[in-house]
Parts: sequence; structure tokens; C-alpha cells
Amino acid sequence: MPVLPLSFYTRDAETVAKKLLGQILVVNLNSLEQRSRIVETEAYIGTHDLACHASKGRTKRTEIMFGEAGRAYIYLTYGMYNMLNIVTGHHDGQAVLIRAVEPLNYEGDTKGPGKLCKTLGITRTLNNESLLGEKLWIEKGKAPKKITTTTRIGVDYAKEWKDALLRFYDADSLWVSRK
DNA sequence: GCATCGATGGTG
DNA sequence: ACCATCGATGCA
Repeated sequence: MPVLPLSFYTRDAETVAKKLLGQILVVNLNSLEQRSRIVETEAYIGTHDLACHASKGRTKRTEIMFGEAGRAYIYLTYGMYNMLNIVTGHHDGQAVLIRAVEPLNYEGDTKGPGKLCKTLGITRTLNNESLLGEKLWIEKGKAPKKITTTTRIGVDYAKEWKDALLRFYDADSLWVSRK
């Protein structure tokens, strides 16, 4: 199947977050192509979004979010879990968090952003890696029949932004982190 | 079933 | 002093 082009990512994070559902994430580390169907995402929509790391401004960590779309933004949270995000937009601090995927040609627990990174072997060494490269890419898949929209998880600190409806998942998938 | 808690280290 | 988490634990 065709690889999603750069133009797929140079749109606002909310649009990309919805469009990513059903697409096929391919992780090619140590010559093993692990294929997954994306079933749950969250949009972090820029500097004005208090839940978004980019709201802290440009720092060493957030610099990637202000960079080129279609690259991986991977950071460590709670000292032990890697989070896989994809930069979107036009150098304006937007990204989409991949929260859950369905394993297609391997086995493992991928219901949650920390768990999917652990299962797939994704760590910060892949930070800023291109989604149009040799190790990471996304192929065209089939869109879900129905998308459910909710508030984002784990962002209660974000004032009025904690209520923003920016989490999306495939309503029929059994691989969502929580309903 | 649920709520609560602690692990563990980068970040500002 | 926080955390874009998760598994274990306690109690029902």
C-alpha cells in the first residue's frame, strides 16, 4: 500500500488525528517490519493549547514540535514511558499522540501510549525520525466506520483545555486503551 | 468492580 | 515540583 505523503501531515493536528485512524503504522527496527492499525489518537493543537507541550514555548524538548511536519516527537513521561507523537501543521507546535494500535503481524499489548511504545521497541532514540523514512512510515489503510470523540486523557492540569474534545478512536475497535 | 498509590527520571 | 502512564493493591 502507498506511503502517506508529507502533505498528509501539513494540516492541523485535529484533522490529522482523525485521518490517522485506520491507517497502518509500520515500524522497521532490526529488520523486522511490525505493522499496526492505528485505532486511537489525541490532538495537541499548538501554543495556545495548555495541554500541549508547545504551550511552554520553544525549549530543547519542544523544538521538534515547531519543526517539520511528518516527524516523530518522542518523549519520556513518568520516568519510564515513551510517548509516540507525530508533528503536524506548519512549524506551529502541533502534534498527534498515538494512544493505541491493533497489532497486525505480531503479538503484544498495544492498548495505551506507553504500552505500544514498549511493545514496538520505540524509544527516544527515534525522536525527530521522519515518518517518510526507513524505520518509520505510515501506509494508507481503511477509515473506521464510526469515530468516537472524547476529552483527552491525563491532562486535568490544563485549565479550560482539559475539556477540549480532541481524543478520537475507532468506535468498533477492541484495541482502544479505554472506552 | 472500583479508587488510590507508587515507581522513576527528564524537564523547566 | 511537576508530569500526555501503568500495574499493583486494597476494599467491596
